[in-house]
Amino acid sequence: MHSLTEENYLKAIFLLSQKGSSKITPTSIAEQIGVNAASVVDMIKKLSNKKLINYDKIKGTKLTDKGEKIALTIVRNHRLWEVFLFEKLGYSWDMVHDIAEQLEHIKEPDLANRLDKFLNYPMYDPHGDPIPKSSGEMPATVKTLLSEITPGKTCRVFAVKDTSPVFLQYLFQLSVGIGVKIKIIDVIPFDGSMTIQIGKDKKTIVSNKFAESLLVE
Amino acid sequence: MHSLTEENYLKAIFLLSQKGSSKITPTSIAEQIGVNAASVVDMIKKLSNKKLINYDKIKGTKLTDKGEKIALTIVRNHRLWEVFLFEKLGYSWDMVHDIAEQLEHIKEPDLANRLDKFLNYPMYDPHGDPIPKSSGEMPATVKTLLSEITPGKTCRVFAVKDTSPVFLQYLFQLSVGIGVKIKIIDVIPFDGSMTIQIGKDKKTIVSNKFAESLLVE
DNA sequence: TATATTTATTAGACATATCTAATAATATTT
DNA sequence: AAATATTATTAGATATGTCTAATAAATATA
Repeated sequence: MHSLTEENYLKAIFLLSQKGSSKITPTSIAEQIGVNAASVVDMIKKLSNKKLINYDKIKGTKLTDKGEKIALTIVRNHRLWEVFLFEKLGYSWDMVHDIAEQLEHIKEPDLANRLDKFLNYPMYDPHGDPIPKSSGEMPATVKTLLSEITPGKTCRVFAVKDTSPVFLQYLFQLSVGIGVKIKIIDVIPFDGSMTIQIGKDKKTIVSNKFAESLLVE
Repeated sequence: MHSLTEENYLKAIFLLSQKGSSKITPTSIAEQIGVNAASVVDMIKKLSNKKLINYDKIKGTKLTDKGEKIALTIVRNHRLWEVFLFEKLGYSWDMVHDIAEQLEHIKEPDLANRLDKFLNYPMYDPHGDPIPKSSGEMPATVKTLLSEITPGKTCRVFAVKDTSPVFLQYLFQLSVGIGVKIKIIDVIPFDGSMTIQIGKDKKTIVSNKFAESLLVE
């Protein structure tokens, strides 16, 4: 079995490679985790022996299939717990991460799947990061928020970041669903609220909170 | 700060004293936790230095106020998480304990209170054990289940162990609430289902699952 | 290319928590 | 009370994961 610490290293390597780091070195891992590079070198040896990573001085560190599977599980746990903390317990975006750092290591094979179902199969966590499926499949990383669209432009609803009943109900009321076109008419600089056109002609004003809860493409 | 291990020792001492053990010795703690007695002796020194327990060779081990406060927090966390796992994620009684053993150590000051609110302030965990309040107050340990009452006897509803909406709705439908008198008319040995009389004259048949979800006195 | 700088690695120490085996202290029997 | 059995304690070893300081290797710069 693998320890909590090992899981954190695997997750760090995974997140660095997701970020697009060309070469994952002891130093970059040390920075990501917040430990000394000497400690990383030790752990690299250990994880290599366990066939969870491959380390090449030139190519850097890469997860093996086995290692990636574990990393995906941890990331899945993390992001599902974030959704739980945000939607069910009312924690704010900035608070959920640190608590999920702890919760992600709970060891119980079916927990993530039950949580997933309970949360109504969210695709993104409260930060808009994609939640890996139990199969390991990753939803596309589309992190454009409605709030980021320039006035005048039109976009299409891709996903909801918030799957709370109140938000879903509000969306229903506005006839906003996946695939619906939204045109940004105007943005108020003061509080980020927007005048938007939903579909062909329905015009309405929505808050910045709303605009930050919708992922668009 | 205190470590996960320290928390487990404090919890073990707390649970042993709740059980009514007259003298809490290194050996009894070792059995409770599942470690060697030599390890316990080491930890007793450590916890004594931290003023979390008092150790007297004759009187045994006792939690200080500070130690008891921590133990109560852990037990509260544990039992609230058990309710969550049972009611929200559909885990069975026998599974919730081991998962809650891990969840109880999540460090976030307000988490228990938020969970408590989310779960609708349950008084008992799925095993019928009382959940300490955030103040440290303990609901009375009344663990008599309706299913344990002998036919012919009358009892009074004390608490609901299950606070899920479906159960509460069922109770409402049957006009069963706190304080209502229930008389056991008959029990079917095959599956433990019961014929009961609710209040003055309403007779009905309830399942064993129902009878194990109601705490009575 | 030689020098300077950054990065990687090794060696040794430390903290935590555990164990086994040996010894000391209590309790329990006979 | 003496012998026996049970507990408690100490000493020393082990595993995990961290650190600092010193050295080796690689990269960048003059």
